[in-house]
Amino acid sequence: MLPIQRIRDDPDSVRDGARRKGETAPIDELLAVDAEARSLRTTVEQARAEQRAASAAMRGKPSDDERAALTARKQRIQEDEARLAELDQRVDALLLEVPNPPHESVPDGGGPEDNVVARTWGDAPGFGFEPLPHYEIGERLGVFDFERAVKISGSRFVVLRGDGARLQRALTSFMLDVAREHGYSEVAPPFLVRREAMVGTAQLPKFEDEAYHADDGLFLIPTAEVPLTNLYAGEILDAAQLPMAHVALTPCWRREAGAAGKDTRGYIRLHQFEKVEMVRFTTPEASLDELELLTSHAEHVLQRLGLHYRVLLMCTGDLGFAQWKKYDVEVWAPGLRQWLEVSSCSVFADFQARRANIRYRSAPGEKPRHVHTLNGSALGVPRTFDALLETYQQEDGTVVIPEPLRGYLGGLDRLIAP
RNA sequence: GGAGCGAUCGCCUAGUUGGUCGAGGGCGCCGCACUGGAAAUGCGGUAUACCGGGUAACUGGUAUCGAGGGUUCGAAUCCCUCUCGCUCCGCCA
Repeated sequence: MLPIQRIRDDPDSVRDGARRKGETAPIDELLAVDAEARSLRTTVEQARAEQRAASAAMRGKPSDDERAALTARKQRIQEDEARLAELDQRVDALLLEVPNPPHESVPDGGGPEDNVVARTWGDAPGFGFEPLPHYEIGERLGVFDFERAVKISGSRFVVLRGDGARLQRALTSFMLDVAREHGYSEVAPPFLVRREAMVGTAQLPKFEDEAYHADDGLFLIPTAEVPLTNLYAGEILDAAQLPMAHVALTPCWRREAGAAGKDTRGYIRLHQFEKVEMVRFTTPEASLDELELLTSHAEHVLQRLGLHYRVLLMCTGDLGFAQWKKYDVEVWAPGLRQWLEVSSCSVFADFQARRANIRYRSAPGEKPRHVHTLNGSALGVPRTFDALLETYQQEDGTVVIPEPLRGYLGGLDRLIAP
């Protein structure tokens, strides 16, 4: 959320920020309601001051006629207060719907075609045969069981089996360990969160239909970003603690995955998937550099696994509602012959920190300031899994397991059909 | 799920016959004094948000004692609802 002061002072830049993202911001309505609230606030506060003074003056000696006058004014004040409360609520609600304007270093653009390739790592693997897509490899190896997943849960779910299930577990352990090497402290958070937590990271109120929720009002997390970022909601951190870095492995639940109608085949777009997520809390001065660092941490996982990838600087049109600047990391899937997004590394400036009220004190006695928040996947598990199968597939149908994962699998070096 | 107790300023805590309470004390923190320096001690300061005035230091006002609502001229103090925490019981992995 943006400070109302900024919208009052410079509504054009905020409007323009929304436009560059291809979104709209209710700026005019916001300013109108705000102006009305402000003038009414002056009236109410003045009336209240008078009422308090009069009330204090007659302390202890209540006289009936005086009291009648005060009672009458009380009525009027209460009516104005009610209206003011309503206006304030509308201002707050509108503020939550104003998107974060992009950082100036973000290229303008309307969609994927305008994203800029920042760098590419490694080379596409070559094959002496026709490489297969992961779902064919996996089905032959008994790794995926899509049919039974449908029976249990419907479409957009998958069952992993045997060494496939083990490989995924190995992969997630490996990812967590790499993050730990980079200084992230591991967290095992709740997977169900309150509404306020979802508002804090800006999944709500705008994207309510994309989330699963339980009948007691809790939401299933769409990403570990939600519990991790909200870990320090309402708190004032010490400058000495910053930057703070956490990582978590969680399942992620997303409703929208089914609606898009694309990537219907394979282990790519599911209602439930696992993801290792990194979150960083930093000072405003450091946050842009921290985005580079965070992104490098995501890349590192792919480098260690020897997977070909590229990093995209996302254009304004591909930025999310809350994002200030974002890199996507895409891994090459040689069987599918396409790039798969496995990480999205974003910096939010103080947009989330304002919503969740996360602050820090730069020195004792200083006023608290909002932190900057960042997050990025390291990595999304299914697509990394896919790239692994496709990259390391052999002509005989087996899949060689890359060296760094073997230790997690009791030395297993190859997936073989049972 | 049942019963009881509780939620006050960064932390601990005083305050519950309604007014002198935005709120006292201790700790912590900041400044000053003392010191060669430090400790100890002494003195002073030390919440946040919003509205208005001022280039600014600052200043006038309002709100905030878990959250929301009510009673009252006036509520940290009374009433209602909710949330959270603790203790005991039940249930359960």
